[in-house]
Amino acid sequence: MHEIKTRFAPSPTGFLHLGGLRTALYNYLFAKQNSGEFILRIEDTDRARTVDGAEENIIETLKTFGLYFDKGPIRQSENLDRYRECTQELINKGAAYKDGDAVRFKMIKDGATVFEDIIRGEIKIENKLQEDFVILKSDGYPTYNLAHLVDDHDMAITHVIRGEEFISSMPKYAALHRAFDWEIPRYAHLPLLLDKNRAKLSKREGEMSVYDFLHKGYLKEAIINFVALLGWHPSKSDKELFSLEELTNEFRLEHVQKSGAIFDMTKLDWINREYIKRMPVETLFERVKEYGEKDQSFKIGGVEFNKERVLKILELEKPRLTTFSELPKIFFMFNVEPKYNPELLKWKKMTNAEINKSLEISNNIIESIDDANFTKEYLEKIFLEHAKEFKDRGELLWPFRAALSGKESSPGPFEISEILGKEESLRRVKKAIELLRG
RNA sequence: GGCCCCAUCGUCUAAUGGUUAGGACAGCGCUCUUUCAAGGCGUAAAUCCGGGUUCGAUUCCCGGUGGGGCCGCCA
Repeated sequence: MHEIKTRFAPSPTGFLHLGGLRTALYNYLFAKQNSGEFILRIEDTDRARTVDGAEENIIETLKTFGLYFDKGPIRQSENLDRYRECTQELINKGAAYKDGDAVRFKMIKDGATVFEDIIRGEIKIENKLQEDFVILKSDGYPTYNLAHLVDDHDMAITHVIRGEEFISSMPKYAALHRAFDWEIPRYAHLPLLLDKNRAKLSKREGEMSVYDFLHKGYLKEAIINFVALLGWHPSKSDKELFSLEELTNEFRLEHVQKSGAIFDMTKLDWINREYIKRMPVETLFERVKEYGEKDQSFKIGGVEFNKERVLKILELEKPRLTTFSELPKIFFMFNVEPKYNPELLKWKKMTNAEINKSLEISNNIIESIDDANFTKEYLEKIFLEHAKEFKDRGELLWPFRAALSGKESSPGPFEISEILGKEESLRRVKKAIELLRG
């Protein structure tokens, strides 16, 4: 039995998008779980549509996700002689003919093409529907129809896993294989990824590239996990979180869904949150640092954070963090004295006098604690003791928290206070008292 | 228009002749609580329609309908 070989063969006409990543992933998984080979081939035969930087982006993105290819990148533009040779062979055999400066393949219109798709089963298409098609363009470059097939043959690709938009062209590929007298590979046509309007995702209409998702602060683990689930799910399990390694073991090409999938951003958000929650803060810190170095907005506020402080903030914000792009705002809160409407300081129906008294008490408590004891545990202990003097804890704690954060919602006051430190906490409480006096 | 593919909660999906049609996200409610999250508990929500086949259809067949794809010297 020969080794299984798959390939991912994008055209460098734009940055890699989610659909492409999924195709690459499925090809990778299928090859790896069968101890086979995964090849990257760049189909750059359309000179007009080739985009600068696209190839680099595709390669970099695959590597980011750990989808290492065993061979490649192999560029079709560097293999032109071979396509011309094959074209000539077909002309010699009478299977192709010149049409101006181009060459067309002569489609045999009899009968039907029947093939067994790994995902969809038997598919039958009448050959008479196909026209003679161009295999070599007038600029001397081959078309996709010829080039991909020649390469798949030369590279001994055993399984072609690609989008379903190629199904209707299968008679062309079957006829070409017959003309060359080549063995036809196995095919698996993947369902399309749809946008919210149920239309095929296209990179043309400003569709988000994988790079954009990374840039928005989604974790690569979450993205790949999410994309894997768009069209596949284990049949006897409710498991939803998979590492690449687990996917390699559990993925089944035959179980891939036949219908197109619309991707739901809120599910991606959830997966990302799950990964953040499970990540040790030390790791999270490293990842945030890596991300922050690429994102200028992290510099807002201009304060150098020491590791210990950032670690505390991350620990605190983990449960409510969806993507890293939210971090600058969060850091900003700890960084810069907040501006807010004094109304914010009001808990339920407190009067200004009551709020003022509450803040004065907070002020005094903080002053009474020395730097060495300025921890959230100790703060909580002392504050809760004083809170007993109020008819509702909130009367002490809400104004305090609002003064510290300047926000409607935030983590608890003790945690914030510990991170801010005694001096800054005091400053913010005093500021609130002033603000209240108007 | 022709051909091809597809059809389970709003979304991603499980169940391949026998289940109260399962899970997850989102929604909603309750709980916890100093706010927002997180957590816990709970709730609503689907087999596109019509015919067959069968003792029995989400599942098999046929026909509709709906959605998508292809019909390029794009891939």
